[in-house]
This record gives sequence, structure tokens and C-alpha cells, in this order.
Amino acid sequence: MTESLRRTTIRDVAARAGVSPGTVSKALNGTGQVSPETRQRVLAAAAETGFRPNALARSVFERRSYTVGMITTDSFERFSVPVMLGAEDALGAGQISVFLCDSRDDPIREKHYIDVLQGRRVDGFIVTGRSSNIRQPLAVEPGTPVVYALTPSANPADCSIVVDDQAAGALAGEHFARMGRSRVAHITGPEYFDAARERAAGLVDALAAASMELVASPFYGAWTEEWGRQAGQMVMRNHPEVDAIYCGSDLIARGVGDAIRELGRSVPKDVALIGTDNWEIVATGARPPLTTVDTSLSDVGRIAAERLLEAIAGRPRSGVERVAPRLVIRGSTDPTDG
Amino acid sequence: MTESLRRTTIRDVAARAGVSPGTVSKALNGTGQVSPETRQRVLAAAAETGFRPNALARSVFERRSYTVGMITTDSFERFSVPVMLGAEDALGAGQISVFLCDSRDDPIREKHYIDVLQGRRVDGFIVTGRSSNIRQPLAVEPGTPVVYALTPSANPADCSIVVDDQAAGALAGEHFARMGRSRVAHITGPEYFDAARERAAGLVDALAAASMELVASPFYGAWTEEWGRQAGQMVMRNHPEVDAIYCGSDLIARGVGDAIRELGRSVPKDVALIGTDNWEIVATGARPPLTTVDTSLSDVGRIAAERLLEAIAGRPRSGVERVAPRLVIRGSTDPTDG
DNA sequence: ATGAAAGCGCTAACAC
DNA sequence: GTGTTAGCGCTTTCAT
Repeated sequence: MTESLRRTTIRDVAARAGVSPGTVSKALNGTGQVSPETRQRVLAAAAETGFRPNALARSVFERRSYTVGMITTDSFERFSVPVMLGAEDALGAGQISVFLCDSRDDPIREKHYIDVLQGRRVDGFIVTGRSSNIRQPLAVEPGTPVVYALTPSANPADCSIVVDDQAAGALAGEHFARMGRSRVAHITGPEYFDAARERAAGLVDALAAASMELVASPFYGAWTEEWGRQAGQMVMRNHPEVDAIYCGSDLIARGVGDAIRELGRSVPKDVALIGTDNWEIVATGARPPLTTVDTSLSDVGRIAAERLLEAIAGRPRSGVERVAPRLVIRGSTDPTDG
Repeated sequence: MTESLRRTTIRDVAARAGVSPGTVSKALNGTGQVSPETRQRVLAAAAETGFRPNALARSVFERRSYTVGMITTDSFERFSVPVMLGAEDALGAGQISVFLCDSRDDPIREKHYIDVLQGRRVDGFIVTGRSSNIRQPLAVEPGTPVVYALTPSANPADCSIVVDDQAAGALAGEHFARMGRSRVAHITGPEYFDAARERAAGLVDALAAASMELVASPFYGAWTEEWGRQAGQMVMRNHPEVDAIYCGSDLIARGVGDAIRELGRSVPKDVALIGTDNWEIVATGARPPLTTVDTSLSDVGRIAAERLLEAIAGRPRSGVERVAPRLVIRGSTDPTDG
């Protein structure tokens, strides 16, 4: 460590303003009684010396650090990133700083991060991860507020914020119905993903509400373009009457779209296509641009942050809160676009 | 705030072990002289009470927080994420926690974050952002270590870690030469991006070293699939002899690949294709999977973290350090794959 | 080897 | 109004 530069302290400011440290504190924080003139002198002195109060010292005293830990199990890839951004934004507005931790889904690393951050006296934690499947509760000291984003806690008494996947599927089904498409197929990720099953259920429900049903059971596979291509081909071959396909992800939808085009059929004229995620760069790069269900991930993060702030403030909530997705209409369902 | 749970302090442990606080400190930190027995008693007492030392208090004393601020100007999208992951990993190993800040390229927000974090007495900063273009130095208090990752500082005395874009272009050119391709085109992003120009220069140099040259000047455009499709078509129409194309990004390469295929030509048989970034999900989802220049972003982050730790330890470096990219070979250049 | 005491930078209760 | 004092939790001389 270099000769650690001695920063100006409250005492330096006090000396310069010709008052006591206590008075400086009051003047700067607007607590207690200070005359306008001394207040001015103090402010001036602080400005001149470039004084920046030591938040650490204050935190020791307050027993509260105005920081939170954000733990992602998932190398903050595509899904956690928007969540974290939303959360960071909401917390930053509340003057809270965010510690970033990538546990890589490793319980040892997770425990390590928790230990270190509890040592830093974080006010709480936000946990996020890729899958919408349930996860074990975070092993924090009792009383520490935790909010789960995207992956709900196995303990129903905990506070979890998740995407409303059922509603996502329903949005797609309703849009098809509205457009007069009636022979709908569904191609999605692995069946062991809660999100996949729930989106399928939502789609089926929405179709039923319009007196329709899927032309075939949902096609469960993988969250990849390649699966989209395979399944797309298969569906178009076995069910040539299909005029609409809802996909569990934008990547799958890209694959399906390519397959449809290669079979000489057109999107959206012959087949309307809806994806999920609204992964902008992928959805808008498609030909035609992809209509998709935006899963509102940044809202998930934002709400998680708000709930955490509430819990820190002594008003914890319980249970799973589902955030509404929204449909983003582009050329793959709208013949006038793309 | 709820009845803020009173955590166990060093005094509680001391009482339980029947020693003084000072002795507990020594025993726990291995400083000073402590008899093995008391050491044991202290350790036991600490474990039983679930004692976790308050890092904040220690930091006040040490005038050092073992935290750093990571500021991204770019909503940690695709490029900053791997950098931040690499940095976080390297810093975590050094017991340093990372504050995450998304300045969204807004100078006001950036200044705000700097203020807050300097108040928290971070030991230094890592700055990252999308573009490889030069940025203004971070406005921190003099003496605060800062390392720039991806976007170098305008001040050459600062320490910046960047991708070696010239080498990236060269890798592509050398690979083409090695495979006997001789009629090479280059399609890339906007010319005002340093990265675009440098990759082009590296490609040209490598070709020259093999006594080749581009069939046409680089095609500068946008970092999008759509531009890739347009440019790909144009190139194949105007220069049907082309047998290799290097693209400034994987997304562009995807567009180019689609264009080639739609003109009835084959990748890699007729045209070998190399992208840049190694954006896994995009590169592997392509048909055939995309050979690409991996820009080693996580290494950029890791090295930035190491340089920052060195600077914090009093051994700052100066100047721009370029990190070597590496070629990842997949089906788009290798007829035996994909 | 251990304890007492002072201090890190800041805040808050209490004098004056 | 303002200064003095004690104390947040921890570390570190300095006695003993």
C-alpha cells in the first residue's frame, strides 16, 4: 500500500471553520440546532477541503451499512443481467450500494460470499439465477432480509419475485386468437423447467377461452436454435395446417422461423410466430423481426429491490409475487411490419 | 428498521472466553502473543456465539475497505459482462468485494457513483464500457487507483487494459492463409470504432505477410445482422470470386452467412467465414457453427483486476496493455465440422 | 501472555 | 446555538 493518503476528517473541517467536530456533524447532516452563519462557514470549509464523510465510520455507529449483496447463481448471463440492472437502479435511487457476487451455482462459493458480506454488514440480499425453478433458501443469519428474484425460495414464507410465466403463454394465445389464427403449435424448452410448463399451460388456457386447442401437445426440447429448427421442420411436416407457433424463447423462435422459411412457407403470412424473452438483439435481428413476450425482467429486479427496501425498513412481505409480462408486436405476427 | 438485531461483538466473545477484547482480537487475527489454550478458548467462544467480526469497524481503523468500485458505462451488456465477471473473480480471490455501478454513460450518474463510493472508501476503481474508443479519465480524488478495461483512458499515464484488435484481425487473416483461401473480403461495424479499424488493419497486415490483399476495401457499416445480410449479398454479387470473409462481429457474420446461403453458395465450402467476439450462443447456434476470434474479455477483466490490486499495493502501472485474442475454430471454416 | 487504554472517524446525548 | 463527552466495534501500543 502506498503512503495511504490521509483524507480530511471532520476534525480538519472543524478546525478550519473554527468550530467543534460535533457542530460540523450537525451542520452537515442538518441535525440539531446550528445557526445559519456557522452552517455556512462549515459548508464552506468542507467544500474547500474537499471533505467527504467516511461512510464506514457512520455505518459502524448506525449498525447499518446502506449496502446490499446481490448474488447471482448464474454468472449473470442473459437473464440475471436485466434483473440486476433493475435492482441496482432502484437501490441506487435509495442511496444503497450493491455488492456483486457470482456464485456460479456453487454452494461453497455462495456460502463464502454470504460470510464476507455479512461481515461487511450488508442490510440484505437479493438472490437471482437463471432458472425459474425453486431454490433452497439462502443460508444467512436469521433476521437478515432476503428477496429472491427469478428463482423463488423453497420456503413459502420468504419473499420471491418471479415472472408470471402463465400470463406469458396466455398473452401469446390471446394474440393469436385476436388475429384469427386457430391452428396453434407450441415449441419450447425442457419440460423440467417450471417456466416451460407454465407458459404452455397459459397458452392452452388462453386458447381454450377462445374455444381453441393446440394442434398437438407442446414440443418440449432445449432452449436452443437448433431445437427450434428441428422442431419447426417436424411440426410443419406433420401438421402442415398449422398457422401459428408460440415458442418458449426467442432463440427457439429464430430456429423455427428459419425452418419455416426453408420449407417455402412464409412468416407471418402462412405462419404467425411469437417468441419469449424479448432479447432485443436477437428478436430485432430476425427476419421478419420477432413478435415476442417481454418477460419484464428489469421490473422483476426493480420490484425485488423495492421489497428488499421494505423488508429492511421493517415491513417484510411473504410469498411469491408474479410480475406481468407484456407482448411486443413486431413483423413475425404483423404482415404490415417487417 | 426492525429492532436491529444486536450482533455479537468482540466483547461478547471476550466475556464468554473470560479474556479481554484485546486478547480476542489477537487470538482471532493471529497477531501478538497468545497462549495456545486461550486461543482455543477464544476460538470456541467465537464459534459458539456465531461471532463475525465487523469489517466496517476494522476498515475505519485500517483506512482501507477491501472493496473496489466497478463502473460500467454500458449497462453491462454483452461486452462488459464477461469483463466484469473476470474482474470480480480475480478480486474475490483477493478477498475484495465489488460494488456494481451502471452509469449508463451519463456523466452525472458517473460522478454520483464516484462520490458515493469514495465516501465508502473503496480502494480503487475499474471502469469498463462498450466501445474500445478512448474515454475521459475518471474524476476521482487524486491518488485513487483506477484501471480502465476495454475503453482506454485518454490519459496515457493511466493504466488501461484492452483487446488487441489488430491481433484479432491478424488471427483471421492467418487462418485464411493457412487454409489456402486467397480472395478475402472484410465486413465490419462503423468506421468510427477504433476496434473496427484496427481489426481491419490487422487483417490486411496478415494477408500482406502471405502476399495477399483484400479483394476490396473493408465494408464498414453497423454491428448488426441486418448489415451483415446486406453487405454479404453485395459482396457476393460484386465479387463472386470471394472465398473467405472476415466479419467484425459474430452477429454480422450470421447475417453474412445467411446471405451466402440464400445466394445458393455454401459455407464453408465456397466461402469460409470468421466472426469476432465468440458470443457462444450466437456462434454455436449458427449453421454451420461459427469460427470466430474470441476477444478474451474475461482475461481483460482479470488482468484489469490484477493491475488494480498492484496499484492498490503501491505498484501502479502506466499505459495501455493489449490482451491477446484467440481463434476458436468451428464449422464455418472447417469442412469436417458442422 | 494478557489487560488497560487510546484511538480510527463519526454521531448523539447532554451540558452550558 | 455550541462544545464536551461518551461510545459504535475493532486494533494496537504499552504496561504488567
